[in-house]
Amino acid sequence: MGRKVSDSDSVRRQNRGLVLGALRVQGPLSRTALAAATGLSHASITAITQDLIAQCVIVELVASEKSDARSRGRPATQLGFNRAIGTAALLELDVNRARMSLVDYGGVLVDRIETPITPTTFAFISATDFLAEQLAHLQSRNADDAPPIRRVAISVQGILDRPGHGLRWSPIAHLAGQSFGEELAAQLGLPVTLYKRGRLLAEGARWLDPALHDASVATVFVGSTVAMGMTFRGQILGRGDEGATEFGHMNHIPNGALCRCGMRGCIEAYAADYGVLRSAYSVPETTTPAPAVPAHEYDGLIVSAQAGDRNATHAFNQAGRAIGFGLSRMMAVFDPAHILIVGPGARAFPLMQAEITAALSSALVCRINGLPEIIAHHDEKEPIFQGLMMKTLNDIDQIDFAALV
Amino acid sequence: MGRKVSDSDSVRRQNRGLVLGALRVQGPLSRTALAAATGLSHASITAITQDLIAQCVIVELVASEKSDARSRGRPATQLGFNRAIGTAALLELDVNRARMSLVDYGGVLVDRIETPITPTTFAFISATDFLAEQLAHLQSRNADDAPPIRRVAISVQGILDRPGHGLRWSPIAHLAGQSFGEELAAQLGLPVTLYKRGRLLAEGARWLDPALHDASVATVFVGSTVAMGMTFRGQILGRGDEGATEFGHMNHIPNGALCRCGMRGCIEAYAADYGVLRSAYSVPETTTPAPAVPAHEYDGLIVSAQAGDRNATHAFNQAGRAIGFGLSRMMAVFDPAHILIVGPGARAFPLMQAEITAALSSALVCRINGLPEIIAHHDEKEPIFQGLMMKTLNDIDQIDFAALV
DNA sequence: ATTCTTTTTTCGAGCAGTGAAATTAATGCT
DNA sequence: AGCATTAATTTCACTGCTCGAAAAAAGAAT
Repeated sequence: MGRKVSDSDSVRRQNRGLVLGALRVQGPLSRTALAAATGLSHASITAITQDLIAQCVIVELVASEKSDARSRGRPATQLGFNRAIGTAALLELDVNRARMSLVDYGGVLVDRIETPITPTTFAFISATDFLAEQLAHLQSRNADDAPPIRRVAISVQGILDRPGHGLRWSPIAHLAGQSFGEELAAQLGLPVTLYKRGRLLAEGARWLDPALHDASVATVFVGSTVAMGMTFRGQILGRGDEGATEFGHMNHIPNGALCRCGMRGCIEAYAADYGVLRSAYSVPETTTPAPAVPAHEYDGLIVSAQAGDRNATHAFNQAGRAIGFGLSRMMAVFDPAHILIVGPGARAFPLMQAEITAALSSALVCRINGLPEIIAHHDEKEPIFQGLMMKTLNDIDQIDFAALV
Repeated sequence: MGRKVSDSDSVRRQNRGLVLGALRVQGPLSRTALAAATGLSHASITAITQDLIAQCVIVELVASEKSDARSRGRPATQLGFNRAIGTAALLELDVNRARMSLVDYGGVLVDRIETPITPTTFAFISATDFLAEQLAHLQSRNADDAPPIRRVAISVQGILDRPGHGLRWSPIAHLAGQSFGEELAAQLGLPVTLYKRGRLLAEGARWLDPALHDASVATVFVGSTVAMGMTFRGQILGRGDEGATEFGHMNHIPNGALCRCGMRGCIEAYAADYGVLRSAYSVPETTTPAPAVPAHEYDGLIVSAQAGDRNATHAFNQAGRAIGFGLSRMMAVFDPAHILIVGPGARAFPLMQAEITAALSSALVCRINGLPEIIAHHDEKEPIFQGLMMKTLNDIDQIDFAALV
């Protein structure tokens, strides 16, 4: 559609969004600070915050007595999200576990359920039923003080269908083809959104470091899969299906190693845990990949390589080469200012760095603009959960509450 | 930067931009038609068009007597751009020629100069002087009725520097390193913008077909170089440097054929005219590429291949394979709804199609979502000039005139 | 000349944002 | 305690924008 008519309503929506966005990024702020953060006049901030408070979207926070080294003048009252106005249900669907979290509007974790997933889980129960059940359990457990769930967001792996109702393909067995997003939305009467895990990495990276918030960043996840999320000047690339990056399944070598996806020569087939394991133990490249690699086995390989084991070192070199050429090819299309490597494989980054650098050096863009800065980011902060949460809360801000009259 | 405060000024700017944009896309319209096209009320259209007419941005067109099969009711007065308010200078810098066109605000070509460029042209005269001279000539030739030049836009090949003042690298000899964009801007006191040629292809494609205007499209130029422009839901990717696509220099085969850029294994080294020629005549891949290939030689090769010549056929197969794998790799990062092939190589598309399809079939994205629709578009309509012009006029609309008070 | 019909303009209302002035709520000093 | 000082908010008067409804304009049809 593109551009739309602008009127006083859209002005208000924009500016309410600005206020909520500032609070989301910077935490509780006084009205004066909000004026500074948004660029709006004090008068407008007064009007907007009055509305938002009347609608119970935000609340005045009572000053914690000690916290402030009092200065002169009228003390500022901090404004923050009204945590009790609603919650979001966040579900992370992974190859071997499902984790559903309930967070309040302020971003505080309320409750969490974790369930293992096996290759047969979705053979016996539909994804819709499985998720609905989990959600019901979570709701009943927190029935006493119950702000309503406003949105459900699901992190998935694989390729989404165009409308984002389900997956066309997924490494999680029996999940593809089910329209569980749409079904769940209909069943719950709530908006349900599916996100590619790689996309959330990008969202998570944005919130991780303020310097990255408005930059162009490619975030590469290396672990049981290889995935990528990208932001372009602070905007996430890939709404719905278009722009969905399948970095892990970019072709590295025509007719190369067999990938879990069934194709041959994908980056993932060399750089995901199973790919590294396969090369390290000299298993033929055409052997069907293991369905899951225990964490300790991958870690052990890192240790061996660090200790100088030839086979392990070679395997990580191969992985680095695959990632490096993938990045070099990506950079011919999209040239981010920062590259982040996250996931279990981030620990193996030093083992892959030389090959990555070598591959990048063969790209014209790199020769001209210099090699990009690559940072391995150990994800103790759960970038996927972080991204899922921030994206969802931000959606509630901008879609549900910025527009409300 | 991101989001900005919205106030009544920005509302007017947005809506003025909407009006100008509708005129730019649909040609002259009546006020009623403008209201329908923009979604604004009649009252607002009256106010906005009154302003624009008072500022001489648009004018009421006198009805050509015969043109309208008169119906009842008050006859509509068409509004169109005031062609006399200004002109844009559009310069296409190519490997072997420079072409400077003067177009008026209505998009009508006023005058045009074409000058050959040789590998030594910019060894003897700075690009700034060369361009300033051309421009002065063009201006003096049209001195009599002279609407002022409002913007200068230059189509270049190569890699732009970050601020867009010049080129970091270019296939045009001696051009890289000169800040001719900035120098020219300072000298003329006008905004001068440099655009990558590939980017303009995307812009041109947008205006070529209304169906593509808001779609996600990748446009591939195949000829003396290989380049790509992309739009994402109607927005051009790659402002300034980031997102600048160097598709032609994406690595196809590590350590492969020598490319004009000096790297090895670029797609261009297989799919540009010189690459095809080299394979057809079995010249070693490490031979330095010819600086320019005469059009008839490339055309002759197409004819030979069509006639079944083995070497020529093989050369185009190689080219198709390079393009196909390039597209497959691109689609792992960015998955457009349409792929356009333009340029001299579009005629050779049938010769490359089988290999392109085969390569794409090895991409997971294609297996899941089906092969993308690839259309070879013979560029009789000059998409680059078209793109340069529309982009520049649209900039005048939105930047110079939408904001004006 | 009068009666449609369609296009434009005019008018009053409603809502946003802004700067300046007023108000509020503490602190500091006497 | 009383009053000046200071900083955060709110109030107020004003401007600009869009909108819907009604009025005006400009031909065509009768």
